[in-house]
Amino acid sequence: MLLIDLARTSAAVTASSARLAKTAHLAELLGRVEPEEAEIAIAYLSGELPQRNVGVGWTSLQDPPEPRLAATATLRGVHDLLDRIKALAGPGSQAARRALVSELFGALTRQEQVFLSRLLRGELRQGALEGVMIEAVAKAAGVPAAEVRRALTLRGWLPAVGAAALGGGVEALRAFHLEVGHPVSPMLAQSAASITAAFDKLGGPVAVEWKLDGVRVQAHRSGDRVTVFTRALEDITTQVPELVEAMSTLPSRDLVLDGEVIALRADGRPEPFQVTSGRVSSRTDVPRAREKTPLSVFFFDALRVDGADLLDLPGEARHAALAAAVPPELVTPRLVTGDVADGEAFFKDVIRSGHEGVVVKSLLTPYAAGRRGAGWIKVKPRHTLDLVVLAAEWGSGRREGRLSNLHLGARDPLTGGFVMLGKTFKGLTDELLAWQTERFLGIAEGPTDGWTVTVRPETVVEIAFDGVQQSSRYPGGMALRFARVIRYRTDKTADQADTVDMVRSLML
DNA sequence: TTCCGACAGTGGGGTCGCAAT
DNA sequence: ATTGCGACCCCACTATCGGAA
Repeated sequence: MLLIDLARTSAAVTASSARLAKTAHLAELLGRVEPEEAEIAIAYLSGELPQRNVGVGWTSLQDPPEPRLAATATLRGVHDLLDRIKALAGPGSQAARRALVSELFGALTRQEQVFLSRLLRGELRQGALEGVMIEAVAKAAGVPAAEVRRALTLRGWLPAVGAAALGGGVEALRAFHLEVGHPVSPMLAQSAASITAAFDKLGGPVAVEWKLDGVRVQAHRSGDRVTVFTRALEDITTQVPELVEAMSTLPSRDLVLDGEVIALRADGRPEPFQVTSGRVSSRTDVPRAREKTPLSVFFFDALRVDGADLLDLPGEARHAALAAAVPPELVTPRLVTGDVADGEAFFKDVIRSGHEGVVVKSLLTPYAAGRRGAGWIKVKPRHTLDLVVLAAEWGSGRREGRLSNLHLGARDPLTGGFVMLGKTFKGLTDELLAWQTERFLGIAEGPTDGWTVTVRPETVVEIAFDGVQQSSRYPGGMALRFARVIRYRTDKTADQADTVDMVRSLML
């Protein structure tokens, strides 16, 4: 199959807004792809690469060579060239990579260049990724979508699952099983604003668990072999020896557990996320990193214990298996209750002990990848500040032509100026985007680089955020974590905005 | 007919490793 | 030694479609 076939299908998918029509376009293409190229086609049309990454990003794709007029590139040919690009390493590799990227793009038509460039940047923008592709695979293979989803949970990689479905139908999908050493798609949580809201969504007794601000881990053990994966299913086994040792000392030799690793201080309180993240990312001198920043692990779910697959069991049954397989100090603290007041009290305790929040879990739902089922709901406290907009950046995609990303500043009583604390584009409705575009163009003042519009600092906006973190990027040495817009405070002037001292007191 | 679950899109800050400067 | 890039960790929120109620 030719790359142009995919580029054309992608264009058709982009052009139709209805998801059923997108599905139909994708399924039509899957109906005529050769089995050997099915995996590549499914990956590309759901915004993925079979290589996962190839070391080519936004900057490397700035100046593509002149396009060809005739489309001749095959899927296999493009795939193989990307393999070669990924394999490059060592001195001179960046020049070699540039040369190969140039060779690759020089053999493509304009339409193919656009498609591949978007794919490599991770911005397909066709309104269809994995979720729509699941439906398309089901349609093309003539199998129920639920079978595809089930296999995807177990295999964690849709291109492989899709190719199997196209080749062997339901039978091939049913052949996917939990395999120790091969990661499963992790179950994710929705969020709620309060404990009450979370209880209301689930109904009946629930489990309320600590939510630790660390890194999600899925730990596998088969005999003496332990493997650890992140939420995105990256293998980080060599970076977390503490977890490998913990798994190795457990009595069960056949295990798949779900949990979180986190760096704790000597007094048991959590280090900032930055510390845990840095530790988990360290690969060059793990023993030294470990000595300086030891990791603790807390498990909260069991997917397999002693040869028994538990994914389809209710949450409580899985937790019982976990509690039987793991010593209590390795189990995430939790409370099972039907009483909202008990849940609230537990939540307050967790926050007091310095942790991020809680996850409220149904006792009944099976382990399912993605957000389906809504069996897990996270609740975190929320801070707010009234800050001043210092500048705004032009948006892209569906926000093209609108001022979108806001630069936020706190008042500095000493200088009478403002100290930038970060940016946000979140929480804005279409109506608000239109309003702020007009407003900020009206008060634009100072340097403008075609990307950022500096404005007179006189617009106050209420911002919600999760916390204040240390920053080397901003002049105040701090930045807001997960900042989002609540509303504009048109009733306030800039001299009524919150101060840097208030922000500093939150960092502690 | 209305409601709501699932998705895709739009980007945020921080860290590490690597190659180039 | 420093800088730039890519990849990945954490992520919130709105608009939209289409099936569920």
